[in-house]
Amino acid sequence: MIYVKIRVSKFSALETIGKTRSSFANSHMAKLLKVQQPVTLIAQLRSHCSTCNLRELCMPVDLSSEDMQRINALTQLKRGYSRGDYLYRSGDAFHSLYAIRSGSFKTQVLHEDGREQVTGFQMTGEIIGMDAISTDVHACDAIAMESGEVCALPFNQLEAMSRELPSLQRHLYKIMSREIVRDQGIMLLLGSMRAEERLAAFLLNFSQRLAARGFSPTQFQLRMSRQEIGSYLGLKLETVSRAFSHFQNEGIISVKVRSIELLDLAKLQAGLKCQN
Amino acid sequence: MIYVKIRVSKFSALETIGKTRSSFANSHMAKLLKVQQPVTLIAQLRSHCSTCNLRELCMPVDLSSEDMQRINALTQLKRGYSRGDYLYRSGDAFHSLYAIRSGSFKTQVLHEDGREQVTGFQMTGEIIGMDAISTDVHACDAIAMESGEVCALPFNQLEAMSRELPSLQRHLYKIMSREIVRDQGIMLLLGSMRAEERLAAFLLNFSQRLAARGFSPTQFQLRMSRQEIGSYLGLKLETVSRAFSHFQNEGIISVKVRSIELLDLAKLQAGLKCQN
DNA sequence: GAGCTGGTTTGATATATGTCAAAATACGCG
DNA sequence: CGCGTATTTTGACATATATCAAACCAGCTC
Repeated sequence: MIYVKIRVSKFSALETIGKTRSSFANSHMAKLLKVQQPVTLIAQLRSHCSTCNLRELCMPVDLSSEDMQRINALTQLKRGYSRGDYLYRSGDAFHSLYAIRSGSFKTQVLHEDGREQVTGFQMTGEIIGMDAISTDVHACDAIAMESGEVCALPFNQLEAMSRELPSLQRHLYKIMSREIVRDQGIMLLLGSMRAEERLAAFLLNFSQRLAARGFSPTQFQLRMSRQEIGSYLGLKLETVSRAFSHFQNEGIISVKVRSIELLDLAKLQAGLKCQN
Repeated sequence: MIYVKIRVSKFSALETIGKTRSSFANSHMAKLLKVQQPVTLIAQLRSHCSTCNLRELCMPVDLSSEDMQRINALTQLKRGYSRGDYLYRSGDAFHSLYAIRSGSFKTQVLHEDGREQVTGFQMTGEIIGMDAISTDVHACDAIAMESGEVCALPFNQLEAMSRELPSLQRHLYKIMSREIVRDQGIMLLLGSMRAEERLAAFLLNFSQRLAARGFSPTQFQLRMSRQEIGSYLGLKLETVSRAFSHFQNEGIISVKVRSIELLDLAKLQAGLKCQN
């Protein structure tokens, strides 16, 4: 049953989101291409990163405007996607890292027998695809949870540029290291926390990341199902649902299916320390 | 109780293994320093990496001998350590990555409440410390499981050199990516495997890594306790012990406390796919 | 609005793993 | 070698989470 939905086609990452890209082309891109002069077009495309309000999150901040131009040049490959699109699949050849401009993704690894493990939920400003650098083949799937846009950053160009721009090189090392630290945190969660602690940790982490992006840290909409949360936390969906209900009964959070309000952050945090 | 042994002192990584280093200085290093001419000394130290029989594992292989010399220069910081030594502790300032020349380590993250999670067992030829790059502070502890030697690779020098040596830069990206993939595998294990599957996966992984180093893949000594294995696999030590006993009763492995013999690799592997 | 469909909640029960305890075995030291 | 300590094994029992099942609910199509 689970098997069926996996890898129904062998499209590469590029082809997978081709549909969406062409629909995108009909709007913004097309306007640029047809209405304006080539020179203006290039200038507009190039101004991309330097005007992107997320750039602190995905790219180094201390570049000269000249160096910034060079990075801009990399990111002409902007692509739209919609819910359910694969950005890449496990086994796909590696070309690019992806900076999420808007929207959100989940990444998952598959076991031969069909079991799947969600390894992360990524949101705006985060970079994904670094798993593929080691073997030049993607080691997991990245699937859109809602529609949005990514910048494709061709890795061989990033690599070459990072030799000349020390701060870019350092930035790449840092985001990879950050990913390693993040993964260690999840191991701690999966290896030594109980169900409700896991959910509390998940909610708090989500809340922090929203706050970092200027959204309310206490009221938000989850983009993922109970099943996906369960997979991420190493629990079954029923257990996740029960934990939500329990937190609600305790007055710690308010749950309306996927609309969450955190009412008592202190108690949520406390739940992480002593397992009542 | 667990608290007591943690962070009894605030020694930096350098100081932590200071004792062992000075005892080392009394032997090999001292001989070099006192008996030989400076020029010869430097030559000997510099020949380190190029003659190290592990270099495929920790450093790129396609360097010219000239470039190799430059990497050698980095690795003068060879240090001995013995069982129980901390190579670094969570919170220590970051200076170096460490290449394990001989011996083995475990890395662990600590939760405020004292719970600890072993995040990996590292052996000869592996590089550790990459968690610290993102914040310039180590995010986990690295503790020796037996005596051996490491090369300290000062990261600011590695970073600078990697700008001039593309293959070194690429290598660093790759080993960090490899770590990310490895961690994802552990998440899969912790999030969706049952106790015996986890142990089977652990044993097979251990076996493969020994084989890659020229040791017997079917007969080996574990360097870690049941408790440490349990922490790594997200299980209690009793569960680990029972799983060992069960495998032994099935004739899949032979267990004499920490001496393990894998008798039926196929069955071990099968255990990973269908949970009997 | 009726009827589907897929996701969510809740309940009853099963089971894998944890907990507690004791015996067995290995290990270090005088 | 024998003693004391730490680790491992094994057993009996407890419990957190999984499983199975049904009811509920939201969103979508017709």
